[in-house]
Amino acid sequence: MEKKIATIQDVAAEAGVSTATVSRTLSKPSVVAKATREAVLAAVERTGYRVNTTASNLRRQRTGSVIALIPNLANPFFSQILAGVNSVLQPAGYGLLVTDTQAGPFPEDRMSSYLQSAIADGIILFDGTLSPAPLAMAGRPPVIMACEWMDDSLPSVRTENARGAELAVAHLVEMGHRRIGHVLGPRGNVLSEDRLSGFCKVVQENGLEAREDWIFDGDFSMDAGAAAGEVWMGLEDRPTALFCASDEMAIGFMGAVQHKGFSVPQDVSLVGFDNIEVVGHLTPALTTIRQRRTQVGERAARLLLDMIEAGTLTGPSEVIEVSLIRRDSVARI
Amino acid sequence: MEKKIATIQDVAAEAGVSTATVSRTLSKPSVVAKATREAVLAAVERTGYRVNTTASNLRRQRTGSVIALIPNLANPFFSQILAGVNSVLQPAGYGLLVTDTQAGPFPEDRMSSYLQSAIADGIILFDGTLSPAPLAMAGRPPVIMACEWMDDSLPSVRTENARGAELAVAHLVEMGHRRIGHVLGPRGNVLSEDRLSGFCKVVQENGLEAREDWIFDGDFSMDAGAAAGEVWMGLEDRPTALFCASDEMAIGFMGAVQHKGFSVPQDVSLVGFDNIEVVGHLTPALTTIRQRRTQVGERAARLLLDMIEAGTLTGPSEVIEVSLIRRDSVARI
DNA sequence: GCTGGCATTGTAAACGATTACAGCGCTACC
DNA sequence: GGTAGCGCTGTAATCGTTTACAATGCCAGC
Repeated sequence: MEKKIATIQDVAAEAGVSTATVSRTLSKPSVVAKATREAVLAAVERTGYRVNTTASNLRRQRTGSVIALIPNLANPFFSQILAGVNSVLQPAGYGLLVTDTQAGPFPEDRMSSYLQSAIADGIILFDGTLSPAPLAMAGRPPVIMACEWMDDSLPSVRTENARGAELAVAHLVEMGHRRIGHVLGPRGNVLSEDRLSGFCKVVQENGLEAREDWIFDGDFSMDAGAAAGEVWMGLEDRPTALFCASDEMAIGFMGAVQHKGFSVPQDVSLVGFDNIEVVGHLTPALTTIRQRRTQVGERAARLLLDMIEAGTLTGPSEVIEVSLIRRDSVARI
Repeated sequence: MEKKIATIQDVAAEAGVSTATVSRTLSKPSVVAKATREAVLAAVERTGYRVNTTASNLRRQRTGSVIALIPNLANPFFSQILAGVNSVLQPAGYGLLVTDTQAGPFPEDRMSSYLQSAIADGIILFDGTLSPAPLAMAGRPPVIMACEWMDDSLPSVRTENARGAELAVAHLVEMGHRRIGHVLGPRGNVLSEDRLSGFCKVVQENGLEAREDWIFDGDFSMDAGAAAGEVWMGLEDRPTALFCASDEMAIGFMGAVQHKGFSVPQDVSLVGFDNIEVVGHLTPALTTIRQRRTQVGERAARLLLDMIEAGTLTGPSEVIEVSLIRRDSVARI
């Protein structure tokens, strides 16, 4: 019954060497003599010793973890990104801390405490609504933004949002649509703005009518999509096609109008954004813009690790490509 | 430019007191005189001091975080649970570490290293496939299982899986179905087994035919559901209703048969399990068993914190209720 | 005036690892 | 034989806190 956890002292005593030698055996085996090394390893085995990460981190002035600040943990959108992040962090020996920036009372306060208390060696920020000031100022652990970004003061990984929107709308045009509407993401969100600008660009380029009442409010959620569907059904003069700023909204929209007897794509064509897994299984399968979420996570983690290892507070940004996935939610007219 | 981060020493010097007094001011303000307290707080303010969590943790023999071991981070199923976990941990001052037990080469090895290296004060285990041995043995940080569990050696939070299945099948029976099939979760998974047993129980109780070829293999994924759909379509003699062990499989199944021109629920009725958000927006909206994932996370975190604070290695288990959500994917016959 | 006790603060030893530096024994070379 | 250099190991300082214990000053009570 070895209830007590062994420390490096115990191992040293057991092996008849100093703690320095034990430590070296574990971190730089090459510098210790073969015989000693084996003795130490045997002692480690016998005592069941594991290095105490906290102590090690304190001495080495690091924490061995990276924290991801996520606006809403419950949103499945992020789980895939996190998987990407984790797949890079894990082999590199870093832990992944996650937290919800919106949950709890004082998001801004907690933010700044994350920044300064050396709780993590780096930060991946998925929330563009947090004010950048404390981030840039603090400058302690390196920070990288992913998905959303607010200015150029921080390195970021992002997807080609405007271009995705352009691809989506261009596809609708190509299929013969001239009356095209848009379901917006949340106002003020950079993603929304970019997608909107891409939408507007193609609408203008093709000399299409840009009608106020064909732009529907939204917030990326399914419920918002459903609400937009209701509004659409109430319209006198309806667009024949819609570009939804997120797949979730497209799902909500489609559900709402189908439940009332409308048919997609005969009555209305839809294009989404994200290519979340489920949309391929809908009826009709949703045409959408693929955004490689796993890759976003991987690249963000990679770039952050580079910064951490180089000891710099800034680094390169990266843009992830998007592409159009044609399925069955767009009719040719 | 105060690039250097202030330590407690700096604050002590600045305030003209000892480090002990600074520490006390921050943790037990009541024991220090008002004047000193104010002086210290002013010094803290001026220096921008934040306590170094690593050092504090080392001294206090804790880590201030809890780790969640998740079989597949990319699975959105867990994001909602994590949100629940986080909502309890955050106010309690604990951080949430997450890791993917399946990613990377040696899951079992990494597991045991998590256990012993004092990386977290507690562990929430979402993966029932990891062998329980090292867990029970190590006994260092308390462990709680959530969702899946393997034996009674560890406390757990779980949902009424068998009962959920019973509700689902009973509902189908009530709607007049006598030819009922089942799409299985992964073999060997406790959740699958439990749901299967619930299915069998109700089938027997009602004297229904239990046909081998009406039991379809699966693994909870949409693709598996789609595959089951293909098999179902290939059958000579088809069941009129199916209980799917997960919503995702129900979605996949529904998509596959609808794409081939079958109609749900006219040609086949479906009941899922989980009540993930999207299923209410499908056409038809999916009848399913609600499993309160946020609550599972909350309760698991709560119970774990209790164990951590009590310093015990074991504690009570808990079962979360399920309920039937009637929607439109079951036809009356 | 002395003593006991209280309130407050300081001293210093932990916590468990890492690592610069010094020391030791050998070999090799001149 | 002396010394330079190498390979290996030990000593001890250090990371930044927390906290048991001791010390101090002050007041009340006798």
